[in-house]
Amino acid sequence: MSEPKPLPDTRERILDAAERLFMESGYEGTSMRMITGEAEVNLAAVNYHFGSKEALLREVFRRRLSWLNRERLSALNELEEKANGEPLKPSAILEAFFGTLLRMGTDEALGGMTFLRLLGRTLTEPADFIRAFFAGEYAEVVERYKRALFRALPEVPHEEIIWRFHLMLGAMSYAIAGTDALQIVTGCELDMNNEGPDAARQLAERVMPFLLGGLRAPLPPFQVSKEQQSTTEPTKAA
Amino acid sequence: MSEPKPLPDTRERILDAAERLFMESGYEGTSMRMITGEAEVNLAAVNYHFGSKEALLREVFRRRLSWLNRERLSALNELEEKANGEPLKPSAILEAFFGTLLRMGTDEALGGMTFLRLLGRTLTEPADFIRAFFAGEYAEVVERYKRALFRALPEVPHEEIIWRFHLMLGAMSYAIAGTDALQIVTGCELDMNNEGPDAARQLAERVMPFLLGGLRAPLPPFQVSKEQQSTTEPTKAA
DNA sequence: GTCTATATTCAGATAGAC
DNA sequence: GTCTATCTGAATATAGAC
Repeated sequence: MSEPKPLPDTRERILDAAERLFMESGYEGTSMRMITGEAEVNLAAVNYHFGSKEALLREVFRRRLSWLNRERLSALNELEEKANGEPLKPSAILEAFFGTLLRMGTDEALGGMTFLRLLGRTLTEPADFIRAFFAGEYAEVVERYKRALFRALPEVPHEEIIWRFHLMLGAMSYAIAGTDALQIVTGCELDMNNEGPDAARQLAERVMPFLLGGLRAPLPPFQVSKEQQSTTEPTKAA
Repeated sequence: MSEPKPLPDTRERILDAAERLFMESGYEGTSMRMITGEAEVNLAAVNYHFGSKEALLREVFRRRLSWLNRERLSALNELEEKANGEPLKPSAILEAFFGTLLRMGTDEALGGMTFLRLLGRTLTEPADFIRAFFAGEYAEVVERYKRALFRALPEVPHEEIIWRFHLMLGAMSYAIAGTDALQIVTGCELDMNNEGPDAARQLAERVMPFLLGGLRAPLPPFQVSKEQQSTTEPTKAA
């Protein structure tokens, strides 16, 4: 992590190969032999460098998520400093949270679209250790953004905001994971045949308006507590 | 399939156990021995009745999806008959497509929440044969609903509609799959600790407004072709 | 750090008696 | 249709030479 090695050494090659193969075949569907074969290293090297397949998966994500978490927190900090104690605009919060994520897709040094898709897919892996790992990795950042959304949408019940946060995460995950998965289901190719940075930019332009529209949708009628809420007027929010 | 057996026989017990275990642990994470153990049948029974583990998975889904496909088509047919050639309202289309799905969650005979969650999770499984299977199962219904959405939103480019269809599927999949998965990520329990029909009803009330809000969100500016589109006014649609 | 060789476990599938 | 017993292959992991 802090050693001054400049070369694409064994350790790094294993991480790169694992990242790509976990993305393509999932955790259970990828064997150590596939990984060491693609990385052109010896089978025993994985256990020597990482200890186990589980630990390898964790390291694949830690390598990328440490940057993402740091960046998401600093983007939010910056917004809040500029706001001088005022609530933030929901669109700015989404831009900070999801825009930061999508920027990873445009930068190969941060994992590019490969990592973006891996992340989208792995969030639905049922293995217990994976869910526990993500819970720990996401906890702080999600808590901060949740609080920002509570303040930004004071008239919306907290539970509803959490639900919509879930739904936005789900839509985004599918968008980034599904470049071929869901396109098969819907039988359409769209225009995302490219792997590079363009894919991530198109993604942002397509997805962000959808998320914002969902977040600001009118509340279901049974939710209204104090005053009657119109069902055609979105909850006001910039 | 058409034999008049009234009993919960071996075949059915296997399907029920596989449905629950595939939901809980995923396809690769579930072994035949786990399935036959839970179903309390002999290990060899699976291959006798279904031929292979892959064929078992397909049968688990065919048992439920044949109903879902039929129901979705007839709901759409009914709407179009009543509309007399006029375009449908987007909300009615979503209600037919996703409402039909969510109704499965309220009826244990149709699989209940167990099948709903299984479906949400399996759509992201990377195995090739699973993706190919879903492509075939969904093709006709998705094509029909896509056309209905094209007619319902004539001013929106087809490509954009397909994208938003994707995003709605993604959000819905997470919503139904994530009763414990994503709740761990966000660290919130919500109120979906119940397994029964109530969960599906709550789901509908929470998710449908979100989906509709996303579907009708303003188009990204670069999309506008003929006249300038306001960025704060949703594309008009009932 | 890297390799060969291997230990151990568990997977899906099947043969053949009943 | 159901069972026992087993085949065959592949998985993760490790011991120990270099």
